[in-house]
Amino acid sequence: MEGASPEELSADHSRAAAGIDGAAEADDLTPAQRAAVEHFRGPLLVLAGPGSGKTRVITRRIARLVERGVDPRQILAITFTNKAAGEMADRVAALLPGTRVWVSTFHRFCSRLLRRYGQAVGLKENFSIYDTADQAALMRRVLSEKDVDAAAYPPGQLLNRIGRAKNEMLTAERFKLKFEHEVGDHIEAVLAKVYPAYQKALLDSNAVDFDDLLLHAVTLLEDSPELREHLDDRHRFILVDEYQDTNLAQYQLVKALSQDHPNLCATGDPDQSIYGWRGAKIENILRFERDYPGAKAIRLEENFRSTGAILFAADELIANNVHRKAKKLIGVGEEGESPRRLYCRDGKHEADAIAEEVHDAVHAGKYKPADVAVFYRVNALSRELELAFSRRGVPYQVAAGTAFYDRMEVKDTLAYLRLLANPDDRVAFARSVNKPKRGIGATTQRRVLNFADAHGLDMLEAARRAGEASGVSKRAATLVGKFAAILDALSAKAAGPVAPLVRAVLDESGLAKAWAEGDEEEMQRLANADELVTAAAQYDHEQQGAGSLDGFLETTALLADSDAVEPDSGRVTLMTLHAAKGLEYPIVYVIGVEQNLLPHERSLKAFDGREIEEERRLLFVGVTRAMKKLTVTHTRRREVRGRPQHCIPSDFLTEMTLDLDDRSGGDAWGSRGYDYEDFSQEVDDGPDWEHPQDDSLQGDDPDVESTAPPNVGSLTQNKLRLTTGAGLLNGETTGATVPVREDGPMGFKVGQTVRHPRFGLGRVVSSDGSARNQRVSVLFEDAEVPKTFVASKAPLQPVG
DNA sequence: AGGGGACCACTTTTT
DNA sequence: GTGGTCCCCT
Repeated sequence: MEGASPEELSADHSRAAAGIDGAAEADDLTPAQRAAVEHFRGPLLVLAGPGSGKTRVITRRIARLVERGVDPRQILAITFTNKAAGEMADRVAALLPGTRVWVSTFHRFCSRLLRRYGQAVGLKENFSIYDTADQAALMRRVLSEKDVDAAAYPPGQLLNRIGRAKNEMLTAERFKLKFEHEVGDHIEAVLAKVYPAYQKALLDSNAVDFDDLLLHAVTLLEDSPELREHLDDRHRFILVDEYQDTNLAQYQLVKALSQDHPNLCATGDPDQSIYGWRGAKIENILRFERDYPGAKAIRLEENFRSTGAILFAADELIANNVHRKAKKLIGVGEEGESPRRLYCRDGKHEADAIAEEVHDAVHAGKYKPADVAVFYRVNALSRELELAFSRRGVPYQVAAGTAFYDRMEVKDTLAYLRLLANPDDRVAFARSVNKPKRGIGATTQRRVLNFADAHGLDMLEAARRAGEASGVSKRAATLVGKFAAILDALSAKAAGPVAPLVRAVLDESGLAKAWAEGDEEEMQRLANADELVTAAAQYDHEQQGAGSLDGFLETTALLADSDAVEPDSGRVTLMTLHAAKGLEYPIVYVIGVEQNLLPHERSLKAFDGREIEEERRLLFVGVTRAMKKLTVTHTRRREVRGRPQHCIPSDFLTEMTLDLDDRSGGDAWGSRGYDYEDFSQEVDDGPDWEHPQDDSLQGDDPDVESTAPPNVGSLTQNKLRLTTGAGLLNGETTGATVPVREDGPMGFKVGQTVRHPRFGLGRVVSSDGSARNQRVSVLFEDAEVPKTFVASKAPLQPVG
C-alpha cells in the first residue's frame, strides 16, 4: 500500500534530505498531500475529507520531519483513541524503523503529565482513574453526606453536568462562583454544593475522573508558566488528529504547548464533527487560521476510498447542513453501484436479512466476513444482529472493548489491584472489602471510611486500626483487620510484574475460591477473571520489564470501545456510528435509519437545528466508511425498551439518492405523510403483522403499541404531559433554592386519579411513606391488581 | 448488623 | 437485561 518501503526511505536519507525523492515515492502523493507532508515550520491546517489519505499524510509528515533532522523526541502526535494512536505509531515505525515518536491519546498524554507533575493539583503519582461506575459510587457517598436525595438528583445526571463543566474548564470553584453571580436552575443549585464536595472526595481518594485528566493538566499549565514553557519547548512539533472534535480543555492544552513553537499541525474535517455532546467545539477548527496567524491551510478533497455513487449520496446528504462551509467530495475511482435503501418489517427481519446476505455472499466467495461492517446509532441495536449472525455461523466482533472490563468479577479484581496501587482509593476499598463475603456490612464500611477521612488515613491504615473507629465492634474490627492483612501480604508483590500479582490477588483474596465453589455462572466469572491474568501477562510482555501496576491500571482505565476492534480478525464488525470514524470497509450497512433513532429523539427535541446537523454528520461518517457497497436500512416497527414501536423512516433518507428494496410488506414510506389519525389507524389495522401470511420471520409480539396514543394530536398536548408526579414531588418549579429533603405536603392522596404513560388512567388505592420515599399503589383501568410505584420516580401524573 | 429477595426505573453517542 | 433501594428475616 505504502509506496516506499522503510529500507528505501532510510537508505535514501541523503537524497531525500536534499529534496530529491526516490522514484518509488514520487507519484504516490497528490500535490495537496505532498504540500502537507513537505510543510516544515509554522502552523498547518489540513482539512481532510473522508478517505483523503489523512493518516498517511500525517505519518509521512512525521517521517519527513525526522528526515529533516528534527529530533523525534520533539514530535508529539495526539489522537482521540488508542487505536488511532497505535495505528499511527505502527505506520511511523514502519517508515522509520527504530525511531521513537510519541503518539498518544489526549487522555493518556494528560495522565502521564499528571503522574509527573500532579503534586501541584494535589495528586500523588499513583492516582487512580475513575470510570463512570466509580464516579457514580463516589457521588452516591457525597450525596448522602450532603443530604441530597439520590432519587431526586440521579448521580449520573449530576455527573453528566459536572463532566460538561469540566470540558468547559469550569473547575468546582469557578462553577460555584458563576452560580453565585447568575441564577441557575435547581440542579445547578445542587451542583454548586455537590461539585466541590465531589472534587474533594476525588482528591481524598487520590483519584481523577476522565474529564479531570484534561482539566487538571490544563490547570497545571495555566498555573505554572515555567512548566508550560518547558513542555512547549520539549514538544516542538505537535500533530493533532480529528481537531474538529476537540473541546475547550483539549483546545487549551494544545494551545498552551504551541506558543513559543507554533509548529502545530491540525487535521480534521468539520463535516465529521460528532462529539458536540461531549463538549467538542467545531469552531476550534473553523477558527484555526485566526488562532495561529500565518497558518497554512491545505485541503485534501480527493477521495480514494469510495465509489462515485456512494460519494454522490454522501455529498447530497451533507449538503443539507446549513451551518457548513461548502465542500465537494471528489471521487477518483469507479462509479460503482447505487447505494441501497433496505426497508424491513422489524428489527429481527432487518438483522436476518443482513446476516443472510452476508452469509450467502461469503459462501459464494464474493467477499469475506472481515470486509463487512454494520453501524448503528445506539448499542442496543447490536443484539438482534449478534443473534442473527450467530444463528448462521457468521463470525462477528462487536466493538465494545470495555465490556470485558465492565464485568463485575473483573471490576472486583481490579478493585484489589487499585487499592494496592493507591491505598487512598475509597471506592476501591468499598468495592473490595466485602468481596467475597467477609461479614463486613455497609454500616461498618461507612464507619471505617469516616474514620479514615477524619484522620487523613489511607484505607489500609484505617482498616488495620478499625478498632479505633467509633462504633466498630470488636468482631467487625477483627474482620476488617483480616482484610488489611491480606492486602499487606499482597503488597509485597506489587512492585514486580503484574500478571503474578493478579494471580495472587485472585488466590489470596478468596475471590477465586468463592467463584470456584459456585454455580455455572460463578465458574464463568472465574474464567473471566483468569482472562484478566492473561491480559496482565500480555501487558508485562509488551512492556518488557518497564511496566508497572500503575501503568497496567491506567491502560485498562483508558480503554475505549473501539479499541477492541481487530482489523485482521476475519469477522464481520459491529459498532456504533461514533466508533466507526476513521475506519473503512468494502461492504457497509447502516441500520435503524429512522426518525427518533437517527436523528436521535434527543436531537429532535433540542431547540435549534444544530443537533440535527450533528446527527446528519454522524450518518455522513457512516456512509463515507463504505468503499464499494452501501446499504442503509430501516424498519416498519421495532422494539424499543421492550415495547414494539412504529417507526418512521428518517428524514435523512429523503436527502440521498438510494435504490429501494422494500421487503416491509407495506408502502415504501411507511406512515410518511399520514396525519396522526391515519397513523393510529394504521397501527391498529395494519395488515402485515396482525395477520402474518407468508413469512418465516414473523414476530412473536401480537400486541403492538403505538408510539403516539390516539389522543395525542398536537405538540401542546405532548408538552402538558411532561408534568409528572415526580416533577411535582421534586419541586421542579423552585428556582435557586435547593429542594433537599424538605418534607413537603405535596404527594399523592388515596382516591386521587392519576395517569401513567404506559398503564393509562388509574386510581391511587393506598400510599405509604412521604415526600420522595412515598410509595403509592395504583389500580389501573382494566387491571385486577394494583401496581406499586415510588412516587418520586414513577412517571405518574395527577389528573384533575 | 448483615444478607437475601423483591421490586421498580432506566438505557445515545465515549475518553 | 441491569442496577439500586427497600423490606424482612436471621
